[in-house]
Amino acid sequence: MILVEDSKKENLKGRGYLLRQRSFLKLYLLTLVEKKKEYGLHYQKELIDMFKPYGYKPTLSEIYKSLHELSQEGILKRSKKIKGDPKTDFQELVYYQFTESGYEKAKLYRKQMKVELDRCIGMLQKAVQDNY
Amino acid sequence: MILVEDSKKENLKGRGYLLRQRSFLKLYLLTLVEKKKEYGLHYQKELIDMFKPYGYKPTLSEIYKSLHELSQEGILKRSKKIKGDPKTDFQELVYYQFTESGYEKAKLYRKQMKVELDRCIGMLQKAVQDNY
DNA sequence: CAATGAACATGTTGTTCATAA
DNA sequence: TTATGAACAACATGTTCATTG
Repeated sequence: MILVEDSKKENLKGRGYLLRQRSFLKLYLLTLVEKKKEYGLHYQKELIDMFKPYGYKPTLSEIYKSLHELSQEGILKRSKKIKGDPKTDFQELVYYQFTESGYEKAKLYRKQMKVELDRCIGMLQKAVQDNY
Repeated sequence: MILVEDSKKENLKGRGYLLRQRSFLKLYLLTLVEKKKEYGLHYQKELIDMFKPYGYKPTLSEIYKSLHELSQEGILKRSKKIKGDPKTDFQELVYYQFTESGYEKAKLYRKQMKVELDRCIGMLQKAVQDNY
């Protein structure tokens, strides 16, 4: 019980400095999966595109690890399917979607992440005020 | 030449995600040293106090490493002195202050850090917009 | 005990490799 | 080549230890 609580806090806050990349990606992936059931590589391309103005290019490995974590936490579930026309294309991809209980869990995660995001924005804005 | 440029960019941006803690601390330490010549442990206490509302507690080891880096980069210089009354107190502390060329270098560093801070704030605000 | 700094250990992220279709 | 995932390497940060006065 206590361990679960602690690990969750750790997951979000880390060491008290800024948000870890993994948490950041998990938040985005929840939103993207909710919007459209897709597969790992697709989400990476989408995210790189979204963050082009910021020069942030999440690696494929981080995307996969994030999706795997969300699956292990019972928020997302996987389903393997063929991408295009099954007659010409045989590549089996791993699509992600919410589990039944996933929505509730995701809602909680989002809520906690909002607090974290606000905290981080606050810290960075403070840094601008303090140093400029 | 190229190596210097590269290492500086790396120093600031890291991997394209958020600002590394070390860079964040170095920026603050430049400001604190400029305000008052002090020693490592003092700066740690000061920073922990400043960030109390955000729950961020930089470790002593990170403070020292940051100060050492700023010294190696020729921005700060060290001077050993006794803290209180030399008759009763013999603890030798390491105080930091700017070198002659340090001000110019610091100005450049700050300038680059401002860009980085704005980028990070932008990314986090985008995350709020995109996910909430 | 306060202060410094190095050594060591862990955590986090990135790169490379193996496999499959 | 696209896609997945594991193994491995590198980097960033935190904890512990030694030393000094």
